[in-house]
Amino acid sequence: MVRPVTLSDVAQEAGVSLATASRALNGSATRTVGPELARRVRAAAERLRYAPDGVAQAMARGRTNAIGLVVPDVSDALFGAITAGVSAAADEAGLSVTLASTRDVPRREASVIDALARQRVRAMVLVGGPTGNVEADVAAMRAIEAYLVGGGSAALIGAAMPGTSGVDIADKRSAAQLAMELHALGYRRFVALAGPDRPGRPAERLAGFVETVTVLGAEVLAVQRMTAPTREAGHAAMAEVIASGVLTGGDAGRPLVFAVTDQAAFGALAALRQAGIPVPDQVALAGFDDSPGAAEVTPTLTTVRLPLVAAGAEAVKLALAGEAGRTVVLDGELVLRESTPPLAG
Amino acid sequence: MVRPVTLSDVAQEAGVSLATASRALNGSATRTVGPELARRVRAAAERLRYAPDGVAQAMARGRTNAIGLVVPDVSDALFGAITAGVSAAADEAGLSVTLASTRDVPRREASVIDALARQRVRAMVLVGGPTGNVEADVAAMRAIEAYLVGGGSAALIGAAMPGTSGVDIADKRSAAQLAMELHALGYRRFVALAGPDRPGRPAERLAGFVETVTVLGAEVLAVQRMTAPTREAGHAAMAEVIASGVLTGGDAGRPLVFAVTDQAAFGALAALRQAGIPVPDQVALAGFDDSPGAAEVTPTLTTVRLPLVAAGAEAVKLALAGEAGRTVVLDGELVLRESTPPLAG
DNA sequence: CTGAAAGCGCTTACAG
DNA sequence: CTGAAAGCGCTTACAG
Repeated sequence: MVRPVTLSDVAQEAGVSLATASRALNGSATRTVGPELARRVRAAAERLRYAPDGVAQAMARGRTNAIGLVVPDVSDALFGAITAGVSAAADEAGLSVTLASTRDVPRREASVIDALARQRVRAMVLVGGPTGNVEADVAAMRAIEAYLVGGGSAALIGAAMPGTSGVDIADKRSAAQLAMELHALGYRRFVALAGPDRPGRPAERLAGFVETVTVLGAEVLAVQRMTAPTREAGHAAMAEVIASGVLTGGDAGRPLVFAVTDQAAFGALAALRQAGIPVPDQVALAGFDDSPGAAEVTPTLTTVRLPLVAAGAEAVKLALAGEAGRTVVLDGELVLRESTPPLAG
Repeated sequence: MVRPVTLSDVAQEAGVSLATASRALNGSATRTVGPELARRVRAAAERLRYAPDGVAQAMARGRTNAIGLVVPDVSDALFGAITAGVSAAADEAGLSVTLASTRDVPRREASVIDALARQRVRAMVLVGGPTGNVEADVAAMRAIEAYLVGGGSAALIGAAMPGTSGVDIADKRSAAQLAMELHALGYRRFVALAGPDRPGRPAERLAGFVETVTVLGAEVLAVQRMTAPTREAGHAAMAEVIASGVLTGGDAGRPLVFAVTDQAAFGALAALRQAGIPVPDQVALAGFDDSPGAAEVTPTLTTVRLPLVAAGAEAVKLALAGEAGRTVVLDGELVLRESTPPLAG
């Protein structure tokens, strides 16, 4: 444990002033250093293995090179992908990322934002909209506002707020695209496994899918609500649909079940299997999210991949640009797999 | 955008000196402030909405409150779980985490470590051992050493290095445990889908499994090498095993295929299905990792869950403790699922 | 218990 | 082009 070498050491070693050493090493737009001195300084720095102190630089410059990222849970695959995008964009911009996880505790959100603000991060990327806990959400909004007022800038992913920009994923349009594609594959009879009847991504997906299917003149056999878009609920919902008999009634071609999340689709798949209904031979199945596992189940699951990495990267750019009020909307990407084979014409 | 309020503002507002304001707000072990003044300072801080500048504090104190985390790829589920553990442990200790991803580029490792060192992170947690790129690995080692010499402390996950502590996962022992459990379930004939013949986790798992099975007096029908422990290689390896006929020869009970990774097991499952061999009715199957998807496939996959979150948390503690030369070894956790039902008898 | 002052390691107007 | 000096916002010996 030795005393780290400072810029003063370098200046002394090179026989120049502190100012010249600083300018030679870390540049300056306005000032330039004579080639001979510059060379001497660089040589001295090399000899001494000088590395600038980032904290001191931040202090002197009045700004850090960090961007703050707030996620509800890093270990979730969705947020992991977003984090990857943020990380890539950040270090392309020469910035580091300070990660803060609320660990799905709404009350932590405001304090986490405050902490990032105190650390003077240059910009913030916030993932995940309102938690539903009004008190916590208001506190979070206040914290963001305080940060913005203090000169910070923020971008939100999957939410919106005045004074910020954001990126969002086009759930509805992507679901509509999925519906069109499935129609083109020959499917004409659909069942939807829907989320609870309230606003949110699942609702958007349902709307995009059902509206499109209807416009195309296909038939919606049933819309079965789930209490939550989980595997268990998907299983239960599918079981109810099977029991209702709507799947077996028709003669107008193979029905297709659209679940608003892959998790629900996994549950539905299990229910179908337990009922002895072969997928996709008798009933086809599609999900949404491209969760890990969608490529592993049998049959592999047709779904919509969310452009999460791109969303993270885009959010960094928006936050850095600092202009408020812009929202970038990204489309999902269709992933056609075995669970929805083309129907013979 | 207003000028942020500083401690001087608070001191002035409270009518005390800078020093007193500092001591009243951010405490001091040695100094104590009169209750009346302390109250006045706190009131002033509240009124002005003062929040200390973290950068300035770090500068003055000579150390930051950040811990640096280096991972090969944040979006990978394994590293996501580790990151979650690190994050939780960090903010339990009142520290923030600065995330750096090498994005699987070996050459980036050293530069990422240097960057973290320049930012004066208090401790570093490094995930992932040697990349195989000797030059890059040496550079990374040098960077870590430089950081340590400068007073930093680091903990490694899944690797070891003098001057650091680390946490490791007991692949071999966990695989042995898995073998014992499967034996207890009644399995006596095993096939292993092994990784390439070189040191590493897959090799440890193979060794633990095969040695235990052998000691228990069970039969190893075949050890099939894969070029890499991937889904594709697992598929190919399984196909070869099927073609070899070892699975069908016996009459001494149902064979069980152990793949050294879940990914390989997924591939094997597909190959078995294509060959018309029902799993688990005719052949049982087990993997390792508890990858996302292991709970989604049919049948759900028996595997070993890695204590990744715990590993991340443990690493933070080790790094903070600062004593070098300790390695904490964590066992995996058996996850018995449908692919390995107990055998009657 | 309280305060004036130095200092953390840089950057950057301000003068030469 | 180069340098002496102030300043970034705190903390903390050092004196009262």
